[in-house]
Amino acid sequence: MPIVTPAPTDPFAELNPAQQDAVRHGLGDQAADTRPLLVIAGAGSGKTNTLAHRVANLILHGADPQRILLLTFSRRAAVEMERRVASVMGRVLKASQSSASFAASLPTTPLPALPWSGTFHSVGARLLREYALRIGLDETFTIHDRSDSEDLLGLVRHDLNLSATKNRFPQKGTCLSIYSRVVNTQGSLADVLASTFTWCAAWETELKALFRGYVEAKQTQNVLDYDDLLLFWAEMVTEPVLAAELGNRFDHVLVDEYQDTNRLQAAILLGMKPDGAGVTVVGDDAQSIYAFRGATVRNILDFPNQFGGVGQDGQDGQAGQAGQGGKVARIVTLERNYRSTQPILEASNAVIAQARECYAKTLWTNKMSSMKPQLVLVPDEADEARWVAERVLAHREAGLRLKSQAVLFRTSSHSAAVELELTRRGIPFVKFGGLKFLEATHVKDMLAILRFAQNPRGRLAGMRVTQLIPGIGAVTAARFLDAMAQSTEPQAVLDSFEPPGGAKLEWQAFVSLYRGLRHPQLAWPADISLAKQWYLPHLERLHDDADVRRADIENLERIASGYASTERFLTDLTLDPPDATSDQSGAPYRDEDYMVLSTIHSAKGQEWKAVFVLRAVDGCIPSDLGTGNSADIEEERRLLYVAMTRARDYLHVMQPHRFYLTQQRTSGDRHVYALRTRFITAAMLPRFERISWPSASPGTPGRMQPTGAVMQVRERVGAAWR
DNA sequence: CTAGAAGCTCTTTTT
DNA sequence: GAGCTTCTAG
Repeated sequence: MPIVTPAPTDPFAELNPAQQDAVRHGLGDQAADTRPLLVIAGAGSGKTNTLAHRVANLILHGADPQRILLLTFSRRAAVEMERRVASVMGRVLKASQSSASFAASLPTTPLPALPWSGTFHSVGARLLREYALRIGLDETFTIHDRSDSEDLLGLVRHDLNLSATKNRFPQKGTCLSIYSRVVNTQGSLADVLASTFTWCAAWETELKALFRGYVEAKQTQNVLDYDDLLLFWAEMVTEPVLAAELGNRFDHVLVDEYQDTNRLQAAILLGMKPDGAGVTVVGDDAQSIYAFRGATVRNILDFPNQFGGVGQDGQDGQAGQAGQGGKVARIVTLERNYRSTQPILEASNAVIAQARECYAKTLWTNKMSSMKPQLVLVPDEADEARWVAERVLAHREAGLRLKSQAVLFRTSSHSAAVELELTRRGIPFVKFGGLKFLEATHVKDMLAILRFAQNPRGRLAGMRVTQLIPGIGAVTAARFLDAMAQSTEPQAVLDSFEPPGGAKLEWQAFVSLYRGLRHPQLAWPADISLAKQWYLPHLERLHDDADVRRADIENLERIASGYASTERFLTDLTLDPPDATSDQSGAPYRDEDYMVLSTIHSAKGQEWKAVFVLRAVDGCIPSDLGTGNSADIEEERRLLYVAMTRARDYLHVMQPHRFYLTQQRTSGDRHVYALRTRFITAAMLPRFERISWPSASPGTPGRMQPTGAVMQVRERVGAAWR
C-alpha cells in the first residue's frame, strides 16, 4: 500500500504519519498521554490495518492479549482483525531480530490470540454467562434471535387480547422495533413513539403493558433477547463493584465501527472505562448507516468530551492536541484513501459533501485513472440486470475474477432480476443480507429441539417442538408447557404427561428423544443427529419440498460439527448467523469463483475492484420508507456513499427509468417511473460518464419495449375487477 | 381439540 | 406472496 522506504527496525515505517499517530498514541515515549483515542477513518483509509497495528503495538509494549477487549461489528471482522494482528506480529518479530534489546522485551508467544474479541452482543453473552449467578441470572439461559423475540412478543400480545384484527394494534414486529429502540436509545417510550413511531402513539398505555408482560415472560422462561445482552451488561456497570471489576479486567478497550454503536453501547464503554484511559474507538461518521437499530452519530461526534473533562471542541484536523487538563480525546484523522481511483473518490466526496453534519475531512488518493464512474441509464430493471450481467462478463474477459466484483443494493428484493439473469447465464453468485438461513421453518424447528432440551423453561421452543407431533396443537402444547413451568423435574413431567389418545405413540418417541438429548453422557454434536433422526419424518410429512429442506439440515449438521458444545453452537448461531444465501443449488465450493450480491448494509467494510450499485433512483435510494424526516434522508445519503466507496477501480451506478412495484395496496402491482436519486445532483453529473442503454441507434436488435401508455391501458382493463 | 382453508394486512437495512 | 387471525369440518 503506502510506499515509504522501510527502516529495518521500525515495524510501522510502512504506515503513513496519521496512521502512525494512531498506532503510537499513549505508548512508548507517549506513555504519559492517557487520553482516550478517537480515530476518524475515512472510507478505504486503511482502518482495519491501522487498528491491527495498534493492537500489535499494544502487545509489543507488554499488554496482555487476555486483557485486551476488541469490540467489532461482526464476528467476521473480529476474526479478520485477529488474523491481521498475527501477521503484523509475525513481521515485527522478524524485523526486530536485529535489535537485541527490542527482541528481548517481546512476549514469548509469537501469535497472540485475542480471546476477548467479538461483537458487543457476543462478548456480552460471554460475560453474562460468567457473571450469571452474581446478577441473579440462570446461566443456562438461551438467546432469542429477532424472530424468536417477535414470536414471544406475539404470544404476550395475544394473551393481553391485543391481537384481534379489528383494533389495528401494531404488529409484533413493529412492537419489537419500538421496544428495542427504547432500550437501545435509553429513551422513554413516549419519546420513541413521538419521534419514530408516530402512528403507534395512540397505543402507549397498551404498549407499556405489553412490554411489561414481555419482560416478565423472558425472565420466567430464562431467555434473553439481543437487547438484553447489552442491557444486562450496561446494568452491571452501573453497579460500582462490578463496574470496577469489569473495568480492571481489561487494560485496553478498542471499538471498531464506532459510528454504528448506540447509546446503550456507549454507556457500557463509559461504565467500564469512566476516565477513558486505554480506550480507542475507530469509525467514520460519514458511514453511519445503522440509525434504524438505535445507532447514533452523536456517539462519535460527542466522543471527545465524554470522559470526565468538559474541554473544548477537540476537532482540529489531523491530530487533535487539545489535552487541556481534562480528558478530551485525542483525535487522529485518516484521510488518505488507498482503495479507490481519484474519479471514484471525487464522485463519492461530492455525494457526501452535501451531508449536514460531520467531521470535516476530504479523502484523497494518488491512484489516478482516466475512467470516471459510470451512471448507466437503462429502461427498466430487466435491462438493468442484463447490462450488469454483460458488464460482469466483460470485466471477467478483461481479467477480473468474479470474486472481485460485487452488486450492491438498498433492499434485498432489488436484486431479484439480477439473480435471475445471473442464474440464466450460469454465473455463480452468493447473496449476503436479506433472507436468512435461520428464518427457514425447518431450521427453526431443529434449533427449537436443541434449545428446548437445553432450557426446558423456554416456552417458545417448547411450543414449536411439541406442535410438530401430529395430534398435538396449541392447546395441548400449552397444557404441557404449563406443567413444565410448574415443575423442577422436566423428565418427570414428560413421562407423566397424558397426550390426547391419537398422539400416544408419537409422544413416546418424543419423550425418548428428549431423554436422549438430556443424557449427561451425550457428546456434542451427537445431539444434532439425534434431533435430526427424530425430525426428518416430520419434515417429510409437513413439507412438499422436503428434499431442499433436508439439504439445509445436512448443512446445519456440518456447521454444528465445528463447535465445541451445544451451548456454544446455539449462542454463536443466533449471534452470528451464516448470512449468505446462494441460489437453491447450494453454496458454491470455497475455491470456486463466484460474485457477491449484497445489501449495502452487509457490504460494510468490504471492497471490490468492480462495484455495481442497483436502483440509484428515488424511492429505492433513498428508500421511500426512509424519507420520513431529514435524519432518515441523511442516513440514506450516507448509504449511497458507503456503496460508492466500496469500489476500487470500476464503479457502475445503475439508473433504471422504470421498475415494477409489487407492493401497492390500493392499485395493485404497477410500474413506476423513477427519477435519478436526489443524492446525485445535476451539478455532480460531470463527475460521471453517462451511458444510455440500449443505445438509441435505430435498428438495435431487441425486444419491443412496452410503452407507458400500453401499461396504463393494461392496468385500466384490469381495474374494473379490482 | 386439531388441521386446514379462507380472508385480512403489509412489504428496509441487522446484532 | 407471506404471515397472521378467524372460520369450519371432522
